[in-house]
Amino acid sequence: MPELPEVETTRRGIEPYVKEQVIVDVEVREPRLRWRVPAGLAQKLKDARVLSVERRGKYLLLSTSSGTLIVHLGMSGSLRMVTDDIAPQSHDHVDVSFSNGLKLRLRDPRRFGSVLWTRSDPFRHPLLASLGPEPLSHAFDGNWLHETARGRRAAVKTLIMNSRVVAGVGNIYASEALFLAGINPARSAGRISARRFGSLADAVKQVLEEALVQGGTTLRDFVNGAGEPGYFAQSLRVYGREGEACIKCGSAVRARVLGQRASYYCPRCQR
DNA sequence: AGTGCGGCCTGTCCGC
DNA sequence: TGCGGACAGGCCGCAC
Repeated sequence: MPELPEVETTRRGIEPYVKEQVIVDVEVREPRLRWRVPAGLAQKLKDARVLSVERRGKYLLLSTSSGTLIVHLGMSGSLRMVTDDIAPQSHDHVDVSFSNGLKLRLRDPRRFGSVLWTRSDPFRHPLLASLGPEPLSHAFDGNWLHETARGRRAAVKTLIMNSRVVAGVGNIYASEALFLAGINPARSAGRISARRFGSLADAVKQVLEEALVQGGTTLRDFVNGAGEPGYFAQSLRVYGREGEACIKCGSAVRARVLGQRASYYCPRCQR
């Protein structure tokens, strides 16, 4: 499911309901996620107060007075606030119950998501420590991309989907940003000028910010903390539009697989 | 070091 | 209507 805008939409949606709340219970119905959910979470988190709800790349960090819960939504995960009387359905794997009577419920049919736990600095957790800059931060710009791409022959789309290069750009927004920047997704990363990388960095930021305003993209599973879909799907310029007319030039949008992922582009506008 | 794959899962859709 | 296969918003871990 979720790329950065969806994760951030989720973060914003749940924060008001969980921040400052005290955890009264954690129920794990299915621990077999991407990594096994650590045992004894209820004991670890009982009576802990939620201090903050942050995001790093596509990871959500619930920092508490006892430690930090690190949540990743994988391909099909969603988090929502539910009241006590809403019975869990299949694929509702984890509930975190708060003293205000609400529960934070993780649903993840494909179970590519994860729920991790650390008592130390979550940003130094092995899975987070090597993440590249946040795409919406000043650290991410054309110069960073240009330097990172030096000597690399891999496709530029693969490069910007590499979380060590930039954190949180997934398959949809990579295609969208490359379209905006006019760069062919298969172009070798090391053969792109600094100037064009400047356009690409700007395009990444623009696309992510637009999607954020719309509450993210719902293709299938994604819902925000209140169970509502995002509306950016209707604004997608090339993703999923194979054979349709390019919105700029009218050429047929093409699809091809790069790095095992479907990629959409206009063969005329993107070189 | 960088690159390209296999694999982890379930659900859905398409063609036969 | 049933069935096999492809595909889906992520990304680690491994072989080369």
